[in-house]
Amino acid sequence: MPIQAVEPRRLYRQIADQIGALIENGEYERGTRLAPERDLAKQLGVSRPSLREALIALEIEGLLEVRVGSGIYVTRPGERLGGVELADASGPFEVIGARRLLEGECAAFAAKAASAAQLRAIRKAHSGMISESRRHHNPLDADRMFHVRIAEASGNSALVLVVQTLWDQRMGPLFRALESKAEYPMMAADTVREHQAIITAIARRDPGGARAAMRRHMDMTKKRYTEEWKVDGKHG
Amino acid sequence: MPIQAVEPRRLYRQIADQIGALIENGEYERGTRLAPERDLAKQLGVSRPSLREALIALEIEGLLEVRVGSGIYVTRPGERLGGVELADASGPFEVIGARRLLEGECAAFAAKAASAAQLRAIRKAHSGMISESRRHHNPLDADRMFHVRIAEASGNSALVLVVQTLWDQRMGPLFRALESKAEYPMMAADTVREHQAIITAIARRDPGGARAAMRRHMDMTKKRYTEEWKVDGKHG
DNA sequence: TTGGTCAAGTGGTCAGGCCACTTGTCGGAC
DNA sequence: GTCCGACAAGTGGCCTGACCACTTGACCAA
Repeated sequence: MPIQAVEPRRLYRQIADQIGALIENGEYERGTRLAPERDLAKQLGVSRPSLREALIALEIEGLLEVRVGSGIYVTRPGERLGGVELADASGPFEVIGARRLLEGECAAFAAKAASAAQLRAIRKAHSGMISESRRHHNPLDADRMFHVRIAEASGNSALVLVVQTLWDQRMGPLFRALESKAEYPMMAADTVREHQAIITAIARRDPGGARAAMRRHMDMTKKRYTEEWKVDGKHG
Repeated sequence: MPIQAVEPRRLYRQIADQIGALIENGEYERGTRLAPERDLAKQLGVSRPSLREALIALEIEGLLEVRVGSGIYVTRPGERLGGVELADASGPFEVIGARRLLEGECAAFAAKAASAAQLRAIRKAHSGMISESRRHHNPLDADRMFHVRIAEASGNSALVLVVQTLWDQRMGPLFRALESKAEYPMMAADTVREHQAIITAIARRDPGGARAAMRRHMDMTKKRYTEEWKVDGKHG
């Protein structure tokens, strides 16, 4: 059994998960009013500040709505009932698969519609990534920006949102385990080359080429992950 | 100037927005440690509990990481620098456009890979929507579940995440204005018919047909929004 | 050099309190 | 009888002050 990092879950997280589970399991319907904060805190055996932190977490996650002077209301109903269970956190390969589909189209749209300023922004992000990796910094931030800029150039802000959401899945535990040992300088060189191909296709106003270049980039990323995975397996 | 609903922003939101803006604007680099909670609270002129609520909000939004006994660290860098500005909230038509692309592929994958249980879950969500609208309830929850179930059947949990994210954009202000006047019973009948076509194609194991049916559904939804928009314009 | 100890700094949590807002009720004015 | 304004109870918003647990780095001894 591999040794795992112990991570003491903070109280507000435990409370939020508990209440969240109740909602997701359909214990409360949409619009239901929960007990007052004071009572809820007493029932859970925690202080009101801790409960409030949990409520804020659930509010941001979109499950609850807090109305001053009135109460706490459920805004989103559960959806666990009758569903086939699925892992909560998306695995690296699933994310890559989704990005291949999505960002391929983003690149195609960008090739069709990018303004001169947007093209400049893409190029700037790209050169930022080059200089970061030359300085042996972690180029991940610049990498993220490159992809976001392309999504922006597609002209559809919903696509930008989705690209960000998927990228930020990298913060999950599986990704972290995978990327902690990555050899950035070497990987970055390949990544930069693939990015360059995408930019060229977009600048050439070649939607099909841009799509293909983006998909190739995702395929190569997947391959790099696979190799990392294997190496990791040997070591551990 | 139209009269707007005054909505007193809660303190933690104001604080979170302020700190969030600092990060987004690139004032802090990734990994920077912020001032201790006590000092930060004093600087902002608020109490520590309020500041803590803001920090939790920013933590959930992925901008910060709080390490016990150590401090508060920036995890995501800003990206406003050099970008071409874009509306924050995605408009209804942008969301529909993104969903057309994405969920079309989800439906195609589902037609290829759905298990018997997953197909059952899709059908159950669909019949749930029918009964809801018959009882003149708002069928939106059941509608959401239908689309989520199809994404689940695609076998890629990252796609599920994305479908949920896009759907939940409906909670934004523009959508709300659009949907508040919608005639549910009438719209629901069309929606149910289009959903039925999607289910049929998936059950037939016809990826192309499923994709086309889903895209048709999105096109029709867009059309319904357009009409709603016009009606709304006339009234207002 | 290595390892342990200790103290300062920092986040985690709690208790109790006061204020502002919402909501429903009740009584008076018409 | 109807309407409307005042009042009070309930509820969330926010604050103060305190104590505990953990991290971190410095210092000391083997």
